[in-house]
Amino acid sequence: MADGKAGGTKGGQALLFLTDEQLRKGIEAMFFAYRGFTADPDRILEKYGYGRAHHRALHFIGRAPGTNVNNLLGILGVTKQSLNRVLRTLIEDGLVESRIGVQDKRERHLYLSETGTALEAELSEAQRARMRVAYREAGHEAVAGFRRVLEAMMDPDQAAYFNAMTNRGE
Amino acid sequence: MADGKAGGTKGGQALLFLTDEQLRKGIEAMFFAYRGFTADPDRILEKYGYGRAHHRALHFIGRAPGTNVNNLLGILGVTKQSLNRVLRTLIEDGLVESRIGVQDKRERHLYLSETGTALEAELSEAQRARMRVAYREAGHEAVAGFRRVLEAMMDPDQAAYFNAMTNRGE
DNA sequence: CACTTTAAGTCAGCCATGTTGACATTCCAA
DNA sequence: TTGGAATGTCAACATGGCTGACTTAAAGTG
Repeated sequence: MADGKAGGTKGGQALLFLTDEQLRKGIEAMFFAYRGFTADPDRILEKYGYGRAHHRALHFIGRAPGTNVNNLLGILGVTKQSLNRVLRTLIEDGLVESRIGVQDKRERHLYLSETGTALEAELSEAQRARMRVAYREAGHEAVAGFRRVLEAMMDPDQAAYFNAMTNRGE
Repeated sequence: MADGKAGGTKGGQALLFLTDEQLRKGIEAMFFAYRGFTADPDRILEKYGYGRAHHRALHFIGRAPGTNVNNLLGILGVTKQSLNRVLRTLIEDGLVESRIGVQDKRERHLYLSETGTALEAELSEAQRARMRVAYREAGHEAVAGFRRVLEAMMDPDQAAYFNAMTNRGE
């Protein structure tokens, strides 16, 4: 492990010899890329006085309309107090609607309002635009590889949420 | 842009048709993967009472020993006040050494001490281990694609730092 | 030499977002 | 009917961003 080399096989793939240096470059690539990844939404959010936490909530509510708070907590991996603070401002500002559950009245089902949908779309389009450019520059096969590595990097329970995410369209 | 499809060519690659849904999955993959990416170091840092900001400083000082504060500010993209707070504790705790420049005595050159090197190694190994597993699971070609997409996702000035990073070993 | 600029550090204060812990309310389900 | 789950809320605190103002020392420049 400490000798700077590692080999392995999987599914008939050729042996992979990875130096610590190659791994480090991957780590740094993640660091710098994630900054680029969040830069555009951050600029938009600033205009409205929101932060990344608001973006995440808007994204996943938009993604799974009618989701309840507990489910959102699992996806976002924060405490309910943290999420609640964000959710409260979004509801107060009329971006998110919280509807009491029909079957289970303890649950609140979350939906984006018209303005919430609009902001989510603005944020999402900015982020998709960057992703689109990166995908085009990198090419078709690179995209598949990108996704495979990212999935393998997730914690298993996180990956479960990821795969449970609406798979329509793919 | 809003019709959910986008095509493009680059360097003789086949046309890429990307639905908004595919782009969204990429966005979510980044979100979940980055969480996995930081999870192991975060657990280690907690033991020592440090945060992610300390990790980043340790990483890049270890990466470019003798770097000065200004350079580090550019890499990390934070204010000097933010960096200074982190750096001060690392110096007080004896993990980082700050040496006055020889040619330019205004500059401070930063080095990891023995204990600093040890902690950096512990953090780095944890992160490399996850990267190694992900790389092996995804396979050789996936790794190349992963790196290509990440590079294309960076802001240009960030990419410059990334490429200027010591390229030894690759 | 005098002046300006640069590198670094510091202080004070603000904000966003994470955490714990304690507690109230509602209400399903055994 | 009672226990526990889901939700919401309050208080308090930590981390790590930020701005603005200011100092010190050294380097560069007319």
